[in-house]
Amino acid sequence: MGTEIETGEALTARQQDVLDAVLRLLVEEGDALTMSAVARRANCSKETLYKWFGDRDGLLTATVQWQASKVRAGNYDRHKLDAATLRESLDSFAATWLRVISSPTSVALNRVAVSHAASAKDDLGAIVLANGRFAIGERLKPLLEAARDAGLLAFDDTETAFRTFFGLVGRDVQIRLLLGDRLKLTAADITRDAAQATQQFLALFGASFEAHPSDFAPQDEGGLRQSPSS
Amino acid sequence: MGTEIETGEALTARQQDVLDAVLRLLVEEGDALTMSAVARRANCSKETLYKWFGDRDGLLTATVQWQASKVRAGNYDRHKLDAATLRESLDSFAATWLRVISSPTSVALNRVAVSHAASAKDDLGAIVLANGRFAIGERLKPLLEAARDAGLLAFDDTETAFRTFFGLVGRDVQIRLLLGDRLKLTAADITRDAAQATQQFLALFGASFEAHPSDFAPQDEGGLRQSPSS
DNA sequence: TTTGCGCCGTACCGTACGTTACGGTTCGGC
DNA sequence: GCCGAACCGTAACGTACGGTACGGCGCAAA
Repeated sequence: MGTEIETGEALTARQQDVLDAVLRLLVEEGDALTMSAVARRANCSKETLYKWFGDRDGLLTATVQWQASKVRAGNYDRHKLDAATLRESLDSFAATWLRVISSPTSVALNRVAVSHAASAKDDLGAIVLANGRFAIGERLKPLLEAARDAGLLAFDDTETAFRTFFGLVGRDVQIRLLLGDRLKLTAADITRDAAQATQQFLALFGASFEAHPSDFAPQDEGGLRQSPSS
Repeated sequence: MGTEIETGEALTARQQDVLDAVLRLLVEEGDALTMSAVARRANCSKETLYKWFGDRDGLLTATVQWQASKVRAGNYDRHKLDAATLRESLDSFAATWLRVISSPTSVALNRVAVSHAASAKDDLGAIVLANGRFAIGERLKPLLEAARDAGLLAFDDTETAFRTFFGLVGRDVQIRLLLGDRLKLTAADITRDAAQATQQFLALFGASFEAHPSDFAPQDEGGLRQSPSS
């Protein structure tokens, strides 16, 4: 208690340096991270760590939030929405997301959060979820709904549509990386996979829509709209 | 070294009881599991644990393998393959997989494996991957290829087609559960989601194919076949 | 009945690490 | 130059846990 960093309180540059050191250590050593190692790497004393962040959990929580605050990407809800910009936005979204989840930093942080989710002493898992899966959901949904309003997409439940997109983009990438599979996504892989996921999503939810006319056949009346949850 | 349980060596009933106790403790307490707690729960001595399993990692490895050996489900590569049986098989596959990944046991084991994947001292992650993601891939691929040979599906790369199916089925379920999200899949949810994933997969990869004629419009020449890589 | 083996329960050891305490140093304000 | 605050580096403490040693007990074989 008495942690100085609670919710978005400004971090000094020095504190940010410390958290960056934690991130680097986390990538290198995983959850085996010790307070001594942090102090050594960050050239600070353990006393300072405890004064600033309370305890080990506080340090990890601050680190997760610090990284989350760096990841915020732009929003995609523009007004002039046609088939091309929709595809482009989805594609960009997918590529950004793939880059995030395949980054060593994301893998390390997700591993720590998963580890801590077992014994629910802190809410690292909730923080990671809120800034990852749910954050992109909230940022993508306006785009999906705008596209539906514009007659470009057809679906009943936005959440369900988003989850499908999420699955098409992520597939097995995140679980494989978390479990230590040597899977390296090159920039070309990400570009290709993002385009493919977008393509597939449009094939499933696109409504009378031709973007690259030769790429896929339009699907009349997008018959895949599912009922929300009966 | 000297671990008695290496690769599928027969476990005595007593040893299986011990591993089941480990599983239960893992579900309850996560990776915070101690050897003393295992001994207490299993009514055995720590000395016995070390004699049988070598060390803590050996115990966890044996537990993961023991659970994996219990999960083996039937194969789905039948010969008489028509649209209805294909859909049925995919649907069954999807439902089985959803049941597995949403089970507390799977969540607990995956958490442990993810934790250990950070510091690669053992290969729990590899074992879980081999018995999870890759095992179902190898079991599903024959079905997919048989369906392609029968003209029911159209795709170039089996692996890519499978990964799409994997994504459509799992979506965000596994990562949310691993991160501690309170997400409960009822039997009805699983049935519905599996059917939806199958439906979507067939819409993407089905070739001139009508299963439920009113459910979705056939897609001529399945234009979504992607090139393997570049 | 005796012998020996395997296992239980428990006490014990060594270590690693979270946490605290403290002396020494830098630095801004006066 | 002096003071106090903040901070560094390190030593020290307490604890939790992996791993080991040992006494006792049940049991199968002789």
